Amino acid sequence: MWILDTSVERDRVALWGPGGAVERTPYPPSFLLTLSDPVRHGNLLEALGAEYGAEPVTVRTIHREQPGWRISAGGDVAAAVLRQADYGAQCFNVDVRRDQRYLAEHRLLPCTGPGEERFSMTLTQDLEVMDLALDGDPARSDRVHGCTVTDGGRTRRLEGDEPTVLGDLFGLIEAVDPDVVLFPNADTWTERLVARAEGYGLETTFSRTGRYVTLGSRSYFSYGRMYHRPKAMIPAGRVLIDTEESFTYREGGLAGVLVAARITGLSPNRTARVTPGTLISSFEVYAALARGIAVPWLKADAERAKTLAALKAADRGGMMFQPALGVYGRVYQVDFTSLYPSIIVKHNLSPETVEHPGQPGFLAACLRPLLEMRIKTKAAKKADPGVAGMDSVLKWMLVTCFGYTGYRNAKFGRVDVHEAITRISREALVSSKELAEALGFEVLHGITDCLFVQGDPVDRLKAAIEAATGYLMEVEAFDWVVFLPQKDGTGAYTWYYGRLDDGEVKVRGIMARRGDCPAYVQRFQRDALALMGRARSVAELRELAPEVEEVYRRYCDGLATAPLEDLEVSRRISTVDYARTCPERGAVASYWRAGVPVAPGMTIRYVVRDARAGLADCAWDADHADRQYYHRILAKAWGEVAAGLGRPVGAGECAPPA
DNA sequence: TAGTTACGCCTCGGGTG
DNA sequence: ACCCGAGGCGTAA
Repeated sequence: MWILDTSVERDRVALWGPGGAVERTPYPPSFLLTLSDPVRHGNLLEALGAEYGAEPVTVRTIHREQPGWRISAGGDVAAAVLRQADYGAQCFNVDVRRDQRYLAEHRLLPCTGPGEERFSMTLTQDLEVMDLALDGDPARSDRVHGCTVTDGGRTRRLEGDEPTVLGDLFGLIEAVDPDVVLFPNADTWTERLVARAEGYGLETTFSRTGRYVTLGSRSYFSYGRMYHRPKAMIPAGRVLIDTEESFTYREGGLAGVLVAARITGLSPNRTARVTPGTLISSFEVYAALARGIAVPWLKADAERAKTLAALKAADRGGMMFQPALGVYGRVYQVDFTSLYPSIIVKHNLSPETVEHPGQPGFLAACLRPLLEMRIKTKAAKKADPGVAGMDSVLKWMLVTCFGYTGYRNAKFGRVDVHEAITRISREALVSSKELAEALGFEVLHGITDCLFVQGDPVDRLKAAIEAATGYLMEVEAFDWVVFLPQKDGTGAYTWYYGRLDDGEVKVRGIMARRGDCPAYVQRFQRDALALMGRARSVAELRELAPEVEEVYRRYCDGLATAPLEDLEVSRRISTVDYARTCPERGAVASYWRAGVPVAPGMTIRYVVRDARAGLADCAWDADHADRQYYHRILAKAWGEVAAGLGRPVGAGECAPPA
């Protein structure tokens, strides 16, 4: 059966096919246990055996094989065992999704048909897909009065009072019986729709069983930053994707979600609701389970004791060369392709090979096919745009897999591996720079895995670096590129833009790239850069200066009457309890007044009413804007543009609105 | 259920002159 | 009036 969805129902795992076909198999929870001193813990073992069943087995980890037991119980018992054994015990396969484990142990994969491989990029199964959009703002709890439903090329409007619309909608879903529902803000809406429907005596039909698994909303802190995951209700048997919130969907579309589910072994419903970090982690977990390797729980070897000084000295990040600021004609950017994962594979890096370099490394072995698949999708997407989504998801998984090796809770991570990767990458970048200079190229800039160079022929440089390092490269050619200055007047590491030889203007770091930049300012900068993109040389760029300046003047004049929705700022907040006056504080207060709950890590949308006083209104209630505040942002965006026109600082400046 | 480091800007508000 | 640390948030890779 082509597996569309998987779910766990008490002691069973359910596998769902398209059209609602379902197979249920008993698969009660169990975990593996090893004891450092079985004699000392004889009583514990006896009690476990009597209560749940303890079957002697060999437990294989990436490090070793050792005798252990399979305990037929769940995570609560595992936690109790660890407490009682005074941490002389180790448990495995505890926090692994039971449906994923079932699939791995039976060599099954979601979204995969007969003859299709785990790393195949084709999707053969036809799925019934429904697009659903509800009228109104999900953040507010207004009644639902209408929605638009599209399926099989047919679009319908459902309208009326709430019971009518919901009754029609759930009836329609039942009648059409789609395999996939694409629904913007689904996870915000669903909880409320389920509650309302219940009040009207209606059955919700998102789930093919009528039941949902609820993921609670959470705020969590990770390395200096708050994150927030909204509450979600996951249906069974049908894939419901929140097209607004889902990272995997936004990056990869439906094809990206389905292929990511295939290679991670997670159900598409989960795949659509997790971060790329969880995707790569799940990918590794599936690979381990499929090889019969036990997945550690509460692992102890992530970080060996180290002095702070030693940590500081060893755990450095990527290499950066500070760029010479200014405008340059004919520049090549040469990038290593998936450098960090390539290093892992080439150097056989893995937690267990740090001490035993000779043996095959688990991490390297399980990443190799993923890396090979990425090389294929990257090549294929040019001819087949349908592959672009898959390629994007793979790219993110590979980017994230490096960070994951240094993550303290990673199942197959280890700080030494993290350090080895960054050390090798720094060596690769430095030696590439030296090689480029030896070949007569001028190196303008370098960041982690890429160099900006001037000189010719670049193909010769590419071939030389590839031969010397063993890592593949890609080249982009800029007709001109601008490295922007930072406050102190030196070159900024991560702010640049330029025109590629295909006419596209590539932009990094500047206002137009920032998620918190108001649409009005973003549009100004994009308009200006699009205009500059017509220039094929630095000289032509200079000639465009008056025209570009005119664009800025137009946007300055227009600011006084710009619609408020174009002035919306959207930012992720780290707290709801601010120590200082700032717009975020005002925005949180206005959300509170509107009765919309906010939590740390959430992204909020607001219009600044009075920056100095720290006043801001939630986006949908705003009726006034601090135009001077927005002028400052616009002027900053202009400064970035003007730097590319060779304008002196402050040139072409417009007066702020009164 | 949870990737990392390097690096920057803007603003507030207390300290100093 | 000015300096400067800290708070808060963002980007690139």
